[in-house]
This record gives sequence, C-alpha cells and structure tokens, in this order.
Amino acid sequence: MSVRVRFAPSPTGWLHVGGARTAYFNWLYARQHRGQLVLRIEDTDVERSSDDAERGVLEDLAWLGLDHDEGPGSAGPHGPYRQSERLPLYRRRADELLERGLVYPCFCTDADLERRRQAALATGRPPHYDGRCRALTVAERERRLGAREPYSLRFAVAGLEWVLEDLVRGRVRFPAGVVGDFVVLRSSGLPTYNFACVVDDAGMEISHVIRAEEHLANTPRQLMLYAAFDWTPPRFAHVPLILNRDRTKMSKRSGEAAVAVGDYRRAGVVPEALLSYLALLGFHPGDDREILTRAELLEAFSLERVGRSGSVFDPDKLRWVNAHYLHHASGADLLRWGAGFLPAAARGLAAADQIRLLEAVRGNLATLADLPGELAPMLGEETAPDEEARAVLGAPRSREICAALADNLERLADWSAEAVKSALLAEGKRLGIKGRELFQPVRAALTGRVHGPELPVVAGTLGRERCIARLRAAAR
RNA sequence: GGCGCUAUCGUCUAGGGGUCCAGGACAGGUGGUUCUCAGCCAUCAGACCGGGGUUCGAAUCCCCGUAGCGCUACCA
Repeated sequence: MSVRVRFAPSPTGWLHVGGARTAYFNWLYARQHRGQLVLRIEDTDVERSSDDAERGVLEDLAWLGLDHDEGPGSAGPHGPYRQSERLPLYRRRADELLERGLVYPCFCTDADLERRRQAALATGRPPHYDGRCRALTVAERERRLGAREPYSLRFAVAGLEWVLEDLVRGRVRFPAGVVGDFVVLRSSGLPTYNFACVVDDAGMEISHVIRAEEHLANTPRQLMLYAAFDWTPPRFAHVPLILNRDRTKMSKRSGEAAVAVGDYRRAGVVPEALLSYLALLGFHPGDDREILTRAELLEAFSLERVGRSGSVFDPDKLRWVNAHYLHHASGADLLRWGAGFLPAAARGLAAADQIRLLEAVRGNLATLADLPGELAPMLGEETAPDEEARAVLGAPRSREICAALADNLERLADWSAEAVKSALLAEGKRLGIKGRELFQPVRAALTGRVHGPELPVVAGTLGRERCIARLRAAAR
C-alpha cells in the first residue's frame, strides 16, 4: 500500500511551531516511504479563517522547505484541496447518511443547547447532547422541515466501544457511551471538523494520519464515521503536544516564547535549525546526536521513536542549535540565509565580499539578527570608542604601538589579514610588546570596541586607508 | 463531572527486569585555550511523582493514588 499523508492546517493565524513540527513529521514520513504529502486547507470556520493567514502558512512552509505533492493550486487528482471549495461533497455524503437514517435533523438552537449543557454540568451529568431531536416523530420532523426551521445534522451514535491502534500511543480504548450525538453538518450547511476530515481523508486516499494529540479524543467520532460509510480508516499517529514553560498547550496567550514560525524567521533563526530542533522535540534518533540534518532525519525518523509525553519548548536550546548551524555553514549558505539581515552598508557589495564579511563574523553569531551589530566595526562605520576602549587607549604604550603600526602599514606591500598580522607581530616584537597589551589598543583604535572577531580579519576588511587613519587618530 | 493521554536532572531526553550508586544535550558553576567576546576543550552540580504489589532483583511489569494536560462545541 502506498503511503499518502497530509498536513491540514486551518488558516486562522500564522503557522505555529507545533504545526511546523507536525508538517515536518508528515513530510519525513512521506519522503521516507516514497509516498505523497497532501496539503489541505481546513477553512470551514469562516469566522476565523482568512486568505492572509492561508498565504502566511504557505509562505512559512515554503521557507521551511516542506514541499507537498498535492495542494491548493497544484491541481492534483483529489482536489480541490480547500475545504471551502468542497462543500457539495460534504453535503452529498451527509445526505447519504440521512437517507440511511444514520444522521438526523436537529432543530435545537444554540441558546437551548448551551442552557441544557450548563444544566447538565451543574447537576453532574455528562454535558452531551441529550438526543431529543433523535426521538422526534416522523410527522413532527416533517412539519418542522416544512416550516423551514433551521437545522443541523447530527450523527446517531451507537453504544459501542471503539479501539484505536495508534502508531505512537499503542492501543487506546474508548468505552461506549461517552460520546454524544455530534453535529456533522451545521445549520449553515458547512461541515464540522470531524466530518470534513473523514470525508476528505477517505476521498484523498490518506493512508496515515499523523497529527497532534489534541485530536486523539476526536478519533472515535471519526472511526464511527468511517464505519458508517463502510470505509477502511487510515492508520493514526498522535504526536504529543509542544508546551509552554507552564506545561499548557503552547499558545501565544500563556507563553513567553514566540509561537509563530515567522517570529523565529524574523528573529534570525535559519530554517534548518528550527526544523532540527523541532524534530528532536519529541523524536529521539536512538543515539547521542543532538542536531540532525534533513538527510539524517530521513534516515533516522520513525514514528516508533516518537515519545508519548508533551515537551516544553526551550528557546535557549533552539538558539544553541541555530548557532551551531551558523558556525558551520558554508559561505553560500550564510549569504542565502543572511542576505536579508545585512546592514545597509553591506547591501551594495559584491556577493564575494558579502561572503567574506559573513565568514569573518559567523563565529560570533547566535542568530542572524546579531549580524548588524557584529558587522558594524567591520564596515568602517564611525563609532565613538566605548568606555572599555577608551580605557585601553589611555594605557601607557597604546599611542606608541598605534603610531608604529600605522607607519608599518603604510609601507606594507600587499593588504591582507595575514600581512596585517605579521606587521602587527613584527612591530610588537620590536617594541617588546605582546599579547593583550599589543592587540587590545589596536582593536580599540580600529573599532572603538574591545570585543569582536579576530583582529587581523577586521583590519583586512576595513582596508588600509581607514586603518591608518584610525591608528593615527588614536596615536594623537 | 465524564473519558482519554502522560509522568526520569530547571528543560529536551536515553533507558523497555540485572550491564544504572541512571547516560547524553541545553541552561548553570569552575578551569583551560584565544588580544577580546563568542566558540572550542575539560570538569562539577543536578532526576527515576507517591504508595503498594510481582520478582532473587524494578526507573523498567501490575494496581491504587496524586498531578499535569487534552477532549467533552453547529472551533480545529
């Protein structure tokens, strides 16, 4: 049987890191098994869905490099892929169940339902639908239908136990009688989540449903629908939730960490790092590796090694993973990732020069957002020396070394980091100064700071004229 | 309230009866390396939710508690 999985976001906001992880697991599973990944937009909640949000989700997925085989706009064989465009399908399926007496019209209003629900809760009864419209006589039903009373369609739940063989949680039993008659088609004609989900997963020939644990308790409803249609259900894999520090489901409300993929993109996290971090939140490769590339994950990933308990999102560890990627990246990758974070002074430079700059500072980066700050001294922007730098420049022999080095650099045949370094060391030797006492004044003179990338590299990048001018200024 | 899921260092986790006085990683402490920060290296500290069983032996299996979370919607 060929593997077909799907990622089914509802476009009610930006892509959430939890959604990104689910999408990644699905992507990995599909690619591992040479199957297909379907992207389906679940926009049946018209109140909360928007085109903007859908665009945002699509952009974030593209940024992460999670491509799909079928989805909105790709005209696949099982489309359309937007639930709002599949309404007639749901209607037809609902009618089918209506004819067979498996669903029934319910005329209860929202207000009635809510009141009865509260009353049930207050007296300690299960807050399920009480089934009163299920008991309507044929005559009564016909009369109210004829009177054009608005109605929803409810599934007539049978008293059966349901057993789910979940690929990550094992066997899960749902005893009979805990699920009330649920709505399948709203009075607006729009399907509910559980109904649309089943009609679509079946219609799109989905073989494995890999989704978040919050859907676990919905699964018996879906199983009932599969049985009602006499369809074979897909295999299910419910992956644990990503949590806030307080261990509630991660959301923008209660958490202090950003939840949207876009927030991390803007904060200078690279997609590979986010993906690696997210995958290892809940999945364990079975060895001590802490960072796995996409290719390595394609090798190592399996649903069996996905944990069963929720995981707290740790921005510090993500930062560490991101720094690792930045420190080990090729110049080309750095440029691809960092182009958008380059300060104005570096934008106009040739790609080769930009790469040189990025490589010089990459060791100091935790995120791409550090780029402007790290690059500033390399780009020759005039910055007044800070307090520490002034203290260093005020030291006894600082003027002496600056003046001597300026003279030496004027005579230098070729200009490179290596040449500057030998010149500096030569002057230091001549004056009997080395180490800290030698490097720090020069660094302070050139950048106005006492911290930064390797000094020769800084000098090399800054260029001869600027270096000499600054050394002379400091020597005065 | 009901049902379900989960429970190892602050956090992510390894562990699936003896090899565990519980291993790795992030964060934290200390030291080393480097002109400096970062990095890197070394090193320290830090956990099996509680109680009962089963067993010669339990972090690992079972039961009962407890806690957290999820679901219980004409949200997804």
